[in-house]
Amino acid sequence: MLTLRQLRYFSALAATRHFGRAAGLAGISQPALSMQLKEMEAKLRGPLVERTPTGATLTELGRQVAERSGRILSAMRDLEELPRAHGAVLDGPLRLGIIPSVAPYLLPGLLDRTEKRYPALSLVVRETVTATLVSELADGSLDAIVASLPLGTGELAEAAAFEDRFLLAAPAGSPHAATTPAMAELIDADELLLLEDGHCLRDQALAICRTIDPRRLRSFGATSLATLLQLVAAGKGITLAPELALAAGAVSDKRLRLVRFAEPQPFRMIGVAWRRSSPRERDYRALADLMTSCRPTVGGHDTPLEHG
Amino acid sequence: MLTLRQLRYFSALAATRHFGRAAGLAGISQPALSMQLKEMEAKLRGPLVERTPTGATLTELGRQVAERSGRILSAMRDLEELPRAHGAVLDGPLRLGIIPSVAPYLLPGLLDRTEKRYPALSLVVRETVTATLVSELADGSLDAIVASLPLGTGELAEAAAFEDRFLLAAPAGSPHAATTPAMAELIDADELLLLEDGHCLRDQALAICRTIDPRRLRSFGATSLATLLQLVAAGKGITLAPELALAAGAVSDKRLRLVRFAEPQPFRMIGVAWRRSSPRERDYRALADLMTSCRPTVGGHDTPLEHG
DNA sequence: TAAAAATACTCCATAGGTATTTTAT
DNA sequence: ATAAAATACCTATGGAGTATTTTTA
Repeated sequence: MLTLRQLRYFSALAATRHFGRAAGLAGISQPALSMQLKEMEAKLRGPLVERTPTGATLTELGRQVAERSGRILSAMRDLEELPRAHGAVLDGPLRLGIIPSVAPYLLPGLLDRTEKRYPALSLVVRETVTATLVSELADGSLDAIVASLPLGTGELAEAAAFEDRFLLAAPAGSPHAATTPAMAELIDADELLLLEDGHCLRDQALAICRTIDPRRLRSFGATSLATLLQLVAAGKGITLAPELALAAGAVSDKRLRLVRFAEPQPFRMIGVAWRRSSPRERDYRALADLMTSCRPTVGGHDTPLEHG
Repeated sequence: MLTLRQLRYFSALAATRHFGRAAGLAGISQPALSMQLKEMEAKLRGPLVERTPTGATLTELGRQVAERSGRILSAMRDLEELPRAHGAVLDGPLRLGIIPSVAPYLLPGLLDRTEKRYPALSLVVRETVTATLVSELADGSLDAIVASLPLGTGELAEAAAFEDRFLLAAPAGSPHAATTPAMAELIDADELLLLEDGHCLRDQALAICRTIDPRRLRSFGATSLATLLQLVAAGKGITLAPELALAAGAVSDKRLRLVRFAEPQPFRMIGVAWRRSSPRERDYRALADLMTSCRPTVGGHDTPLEHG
């Protein structure tokens, strides 16, 4: 049978694509790694890597084996973490990933509360787009992630924390600023400003503006919501912004108008996701609860909201 | 780190609840197993079994570890099966589980077709209720199962094969036999006959008869659909029967009337499910396709259907 | 007192290390 | 000519077996 040792070495090789460096990463000598890989290839009846003079590249079989190896090793680490589940809630280190359109607005409040209520918790936070977070979660580099749900992969367990409504952000002078409630059908492809590709916010905005042909969009893609709102304030276009970002008080620009949509207001569901094999479900649910209670809000949920 | 060897031995112990027999199952001596278990308990910082003079019983931690161990070992076996995925479709041994309300009606046709189209396939079939099938699938005793979807567990991947509509089966003389289309609201708790607990058909029938209080049901629970229909024919009550079972021609009893419901007709989705980690997705989807094409049907789907 | 599990002790298979050769550009 | 990976060979760790002791109902 294949051994865990072989999986670990191969994971290192898949990461480095170099026998020598992989051996170093695994803490063994290069020949030892070569031998184990050779056995693995014999058992799997096919080459996992193509040997080149500069290192190695994965074969198709190799890619599949690498993916599965990662999952199995994660499940193994999760199994070893089981004793922790019998201890206190939110105790010890927890590596949390957060999407960029949530992190800056949610994190301050979240850190405040965790420090107060769970002083034993030591959060390590990483911020990137959903796709990266999901793969880092799968390979065990992260314990949990905060993102827009559902993630579409049945591999992960999820706990919803709160609905984050979208508002239309338009320059004070524009016709959009005067139309209440906002209407998605009135938005034109050439005035809509969006985050760059890969940000879920971009896809969500496009889903709301069903009438817009994505190919007709202006090529500009901002890297942060703050940038996007600055551009809107400067009269360069309009955008859909989540309430979460607006409530943080970051926006007090007189040149900006925020208009609610009619009920049912479009929203995204923000929550926590984790590997099903992780034994810390209790922790992640506690985290989601904490997020529910510390979400910054703009007045009442139904209050018409206008600046200036 | 925990080793696969330890997981295997512990799985054997969890299955047998006896050190000696577990050792036999694992093909090693009893002391060898004791030693490995001891190390495991040290690494997991807690006892996995309670030692009794007659053997061993799992602790709570032990149960959780056993479940995870099973999954990891399954994933490992699936990884080793990867080379097969690069071979022909539906080739080699395949252990298939089927629910009792489908097996007798679908299997004959399915076996015919697989023998013709995939002669290299060697099917081993097992018939039980969904819950058992799902756990046997999880621990690797089965490769795939045929059941009513969705299964509610995100752990499994699924492929739908066909809709199986429900019809009302009533004795020829009863008022129900004369009411077309059938109406779920007219069904009384004390006349409804159902399969015993554990059969998904029972739950599905109850879901359709929303107005019925399950506590008011007659305590009788049949073990097979054939029995149930015999009872109905004998005037002992009525039931909801899936079209699949009726189309097989098993029912030609003059005393039985089958009445369709109004559109949208209630139905259950029959399909195939498998461990996401299994590399034979192609096979399972081919199987689902085959099922779609070999489902026995009663005339046209919309034909009002009446016997006698 | 009997059945079950733990301990003691020995052996060997296998993974790992170092030194060296082969390979490919 | 050089960097990378494979091979050769030796060593040692740890898992397994047999024999025996301890435990508890």
